[in-house]
Amino acid sequence: MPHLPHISEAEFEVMKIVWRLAPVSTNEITDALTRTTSWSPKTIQTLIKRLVNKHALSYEKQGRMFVYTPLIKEAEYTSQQSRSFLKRFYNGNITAMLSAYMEHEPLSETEIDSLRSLLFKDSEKGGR
Amino acid sequence: MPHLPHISEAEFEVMKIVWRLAPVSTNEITDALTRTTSWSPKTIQTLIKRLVNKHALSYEKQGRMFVYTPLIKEAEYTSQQSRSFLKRFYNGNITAMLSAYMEHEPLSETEIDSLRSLLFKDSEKGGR
DNA sequence: TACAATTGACTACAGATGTAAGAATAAGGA
DNA sequence: TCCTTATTCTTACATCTGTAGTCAATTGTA
Repeated sequence: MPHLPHISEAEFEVMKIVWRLAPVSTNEITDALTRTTSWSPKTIQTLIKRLVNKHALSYEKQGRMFVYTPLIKEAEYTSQQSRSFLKRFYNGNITAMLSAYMEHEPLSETEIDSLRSLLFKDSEKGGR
Repeated sequence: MPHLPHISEAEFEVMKIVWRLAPVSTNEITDALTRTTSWSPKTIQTLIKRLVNKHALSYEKQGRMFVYTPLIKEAEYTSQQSRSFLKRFYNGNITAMLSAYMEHEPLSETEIDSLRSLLFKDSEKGGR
């Protein structure tokens, strides 16, 4: 696969909306984001445009307006970001991250349970 | 505490050296980084300067040269970055991150073991 | 003491990013 | 058909980042 484009923080907020609502029009994106951010519609418009230029979004003319669809998968992007984050901050070691995290804010019972079941499931089916 | 300054990716590489070697001179930083990166000493010098401006590093004149010390703690910075990363990509839910991670690359036995012991330790001392 | 070399200060510059305003265009209504 | 208005396209601009080069000062050396 071609390497994913670099998406800035603000652009990423747009991507999240598109992933959730695609195919989605400019207006719908704008509405969603003006509710959660303080950006002007013009700003949002610019972000969308830049994402199109980066080939992160594609669009289709639908009458007078555009309807956008993501060109990159959320899971793929997230996973790539996670790996790069882990590498930078924890030497690629997710155990180290969890351990540091727990020192700061201990996990709830629910979280511990779901983590345990993750681990057991994995080892039972012979994880490695 | 005052909120931590924003540190760019390249600047962060400098911080990692300083955290490891502080108090450390410009030359030592430069040596360390020319071994692991392709940056010119001038570039490294600029990054150091910017970190000083951002109050991420302080320095002391030692004869003709400068010796740097971090003004922010590595653990604190890392933990802040982790929280912000988790929030952006996993809604703050570290369990979700681990789960997604495992789907992509399963953990080694060693990792599973150390995670389990983390979890048990936590629940035994009455984690909440 | 004058000079070369070391080290820090200042300047540079293109591309990315946050944040938008103004110009152009097309479509639907009068 | 012409105009108003919704929507897109173009332009703007300050700041941050990556990536250095040049100028200036200080210091050890000849």
